[in-house]
Amino acid sequence: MPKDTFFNLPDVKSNLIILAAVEEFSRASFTAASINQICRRANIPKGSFYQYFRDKLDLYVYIMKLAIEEKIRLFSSVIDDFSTLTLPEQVRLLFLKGVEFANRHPDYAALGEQFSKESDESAKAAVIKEGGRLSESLFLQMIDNAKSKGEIDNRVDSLALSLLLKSLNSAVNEYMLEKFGGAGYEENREEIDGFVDSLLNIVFNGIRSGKD
Amino acid sequence: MPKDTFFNLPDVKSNLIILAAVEEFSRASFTAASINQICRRANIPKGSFYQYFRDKLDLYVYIMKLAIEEKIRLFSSVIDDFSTLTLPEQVRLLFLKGVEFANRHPDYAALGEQFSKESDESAKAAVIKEGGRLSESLFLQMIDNAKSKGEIDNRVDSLALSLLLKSLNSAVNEYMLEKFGGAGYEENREEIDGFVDSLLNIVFNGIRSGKD
DNA sequence: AAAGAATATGACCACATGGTCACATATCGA
DNA sequence: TCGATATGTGACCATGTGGTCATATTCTTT
Repeated sequence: MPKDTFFNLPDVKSNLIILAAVEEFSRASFTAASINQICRRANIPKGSFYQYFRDKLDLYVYIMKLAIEEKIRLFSSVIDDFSTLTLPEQVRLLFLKGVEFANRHPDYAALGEQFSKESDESAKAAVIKEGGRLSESLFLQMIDNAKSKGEIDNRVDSLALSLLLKSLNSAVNEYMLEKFGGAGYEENREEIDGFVDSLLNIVFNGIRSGKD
Repeated sequence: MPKDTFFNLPDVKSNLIILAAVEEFSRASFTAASINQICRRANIPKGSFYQYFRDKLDLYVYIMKLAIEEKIRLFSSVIDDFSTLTLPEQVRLLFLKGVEFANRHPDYAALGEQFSKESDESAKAAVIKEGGRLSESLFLQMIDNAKSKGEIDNRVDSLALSLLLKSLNSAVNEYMLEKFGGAGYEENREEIDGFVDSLLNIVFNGIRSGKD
């Protein structure tokens, strides 16, 4: 957690620091990201930085937590409705919300993309501990829930399916980021929806217990 | 390409350098990987290193090329039989060969894993240019081929499916690496086969033109 | 106005980085 | 044996890193 000094800062200043940090941690891994760079971008001296944060990890975890909280905020409204939906509908919603998140907060999405590639184990652990797996076990829960409701075949390997959905989800995000990179979500909503649907169609048209 | 000096080295020495480099580039990104570390591990002075390689990128590209060539070597035998197989069989073979590769060359596999996370664009481009996309467009070709043979429904989005297979492939590798990490391929062959099959079962039981 | 606490600041530290270069040592052909 | 050519080698360079700290400034309280 940042020191009190940081929270006493005027919002304009602290926001600038946050922005600079988000940009830097989106650009590079935890190790490769540079405090000097962040200070330069936020227009604060190095001495001040260490007045606000204990060390690099302190800042890193804080920034990640902000992004995670934002994502949870956007997703929570959707998850409330989950109980009334079938698994394919749930997954579809999750995917689309993911795309929406990436377009509403491209900076945070890039941050998440970078985090998924992070190789500094201790930094990763610190972030996860501080609040986020979110989608880690979510898919598994959804799948088992769907099984117990008889929505999908019991013989389907839950772990395999959840792994599939997880990797697919990140693939979709990566694809969207590459194709529309930051802008054009509203304009291309139809195309995006169609793409997601065609993906899910492949996956789900074989695992329903019932036939078409 | 390494300088002549490198190729004139006795095999024991050059192999030691290669080994040290593979280890270092598996551990860290291109930027984070350290020449000093490699020299230390290979027991050669820094001056000698630059007698062998133009710079860091030169070594990086060379090491990656070695791994790619090894992978191609293992895969090429399989690809020859492709024309006689259906798409699911092809994909299954590809997945299993991938797992086999990871177990025969865990060092190279780790290298590939690291490369897929590489964020230095110019380093990435240099590697790709020097010889490898391999599986980049392979899936797309296989899919279109299967379509023209009427194996899968023409309405299936080729790009979506190839994306799915690609991300699935990396998910399998990641999962295997995590679960059996380096050893135990032969002992767990049944379990691995079963896992791959259950994944592919999910995907393919919905995209065949014919019904069960 | 004075005293005391909270902040701001940049020079500085030890260390690591990729890369160079002058010089030492082998190797080889004549 | 001598000269030339190819190799080996580590001190050195400029630059960057995360982090510290003594000092200066500002704010708050009396």
